[in-house]
Amino acid sequence: MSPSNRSRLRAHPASLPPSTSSDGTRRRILETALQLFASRGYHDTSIRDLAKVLELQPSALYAHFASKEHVLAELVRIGHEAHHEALQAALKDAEPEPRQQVRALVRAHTRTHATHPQLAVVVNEELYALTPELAAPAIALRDKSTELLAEVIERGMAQKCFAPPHPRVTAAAISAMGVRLPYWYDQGSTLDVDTLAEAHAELALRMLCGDLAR
Amino acid sequence: MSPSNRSRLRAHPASLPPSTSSDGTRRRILETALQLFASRGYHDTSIRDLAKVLELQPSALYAHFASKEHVLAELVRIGHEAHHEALQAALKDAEPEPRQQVRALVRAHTRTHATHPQLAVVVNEELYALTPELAAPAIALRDKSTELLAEVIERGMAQKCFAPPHPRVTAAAISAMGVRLPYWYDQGSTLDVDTLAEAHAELALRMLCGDLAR
DNA sequence: GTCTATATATCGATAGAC
DNA sequence: GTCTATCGATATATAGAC
Repeated sequence: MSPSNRSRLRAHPASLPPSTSSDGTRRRILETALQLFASRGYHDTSIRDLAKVLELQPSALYAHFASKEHVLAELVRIGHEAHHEALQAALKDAEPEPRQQVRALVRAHTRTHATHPQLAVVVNEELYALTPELAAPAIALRDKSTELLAEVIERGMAQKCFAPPHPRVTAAAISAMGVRLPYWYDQGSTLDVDTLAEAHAELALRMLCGDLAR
Repeated sequence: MSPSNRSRLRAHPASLPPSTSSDGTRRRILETALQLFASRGYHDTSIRDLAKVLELQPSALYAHFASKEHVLAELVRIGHEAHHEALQAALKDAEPEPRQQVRALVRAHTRTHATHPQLAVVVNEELYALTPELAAPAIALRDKSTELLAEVIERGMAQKCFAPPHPRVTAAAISAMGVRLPYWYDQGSTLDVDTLAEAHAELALRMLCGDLAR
């Protein structure tokens, strides 16, 4: 571990999404790894660091995961699945009208990143540390999530309710609002998650609709 | 170095900003470190990896930098200074009217991230790897750059030409468009930097002005 | 300023007892 | 499933010749 005491994230207890099925020691390993990988990075966190926080011997971890990389892979899988399922559920519950669908997608995207910032950071910054084989399922899910937004934008443009300056650039800008959240947003501040999600939804619609009446 | 062949960035020759004063072997070290730190990460790049690409012995690097961390610190310094100077120059050349100032800031922010994607990634993802002492100057510059945008937004709101849903959230959203660029934008694609910068400027104004006439 | 050689520490992972 | 003990590889950095 490096001598730096700086952390990548404002420290919070690391939380896995409710859908996470692991329990017992396996779950403790995932939660602790999430905390350490988010704050120090995967390559700067050793098996010994993990074991020390868990009050286990390093060798005990290998009864639960085949390797350090497999711990990261599981976190990456959990994060991508929770995110994608949140987007799908939001779309399903929203009215079919494009503006309502964008609102629903952006709110879900923002809520995911605001309520699980450590998982968001690990998923986004450490994916490249996985071998292509272990990263592939996550990349596939990511592409599907990207496509959900792209399709809604296209439909809105066809219906003349969206007129973004550049569809792909605008989609990236909408996604970026959420992805950057963990680096500045402080849970428990005066700005609550609902207000934040609503502000992002409004910003997304301003980007897409521009001068068009809303 | 990890067994993964994945890279964090679409590979391009790493370029330092024109202002970089180093030359000779010192500059070659910085350019090579920039390439490796951006694609593999600081903690996954060893002194031996660096030396191998440079066709030098590992010990030769210590005639130019006191440590691996000092190489990163110099890259982080270069990146933050180039970025901040670009923002200041843009503001200086722009008309004082808030909308024109935002246009100028966003264009400069986007151009910096689009033309030096490796430097942007290293500056943003590896700053935490520095000891607080070495990171402090960069953090101070970052705060000043953030303040440049915040001030223009405040002035625009006072003049009733900006009405963002939430000033701090909107400033973060505007910044995020640029910061996320290196992860998807491909230099040399059909989307040129000027078009991209203009699209981002337009998106920023849509976020800030909303229904107000432009 | 680059080399050869190496000091010293830590890494991920395994063997085998219980 | 956790322990003790350790293997073999690799890490950053230094010493001293040229």
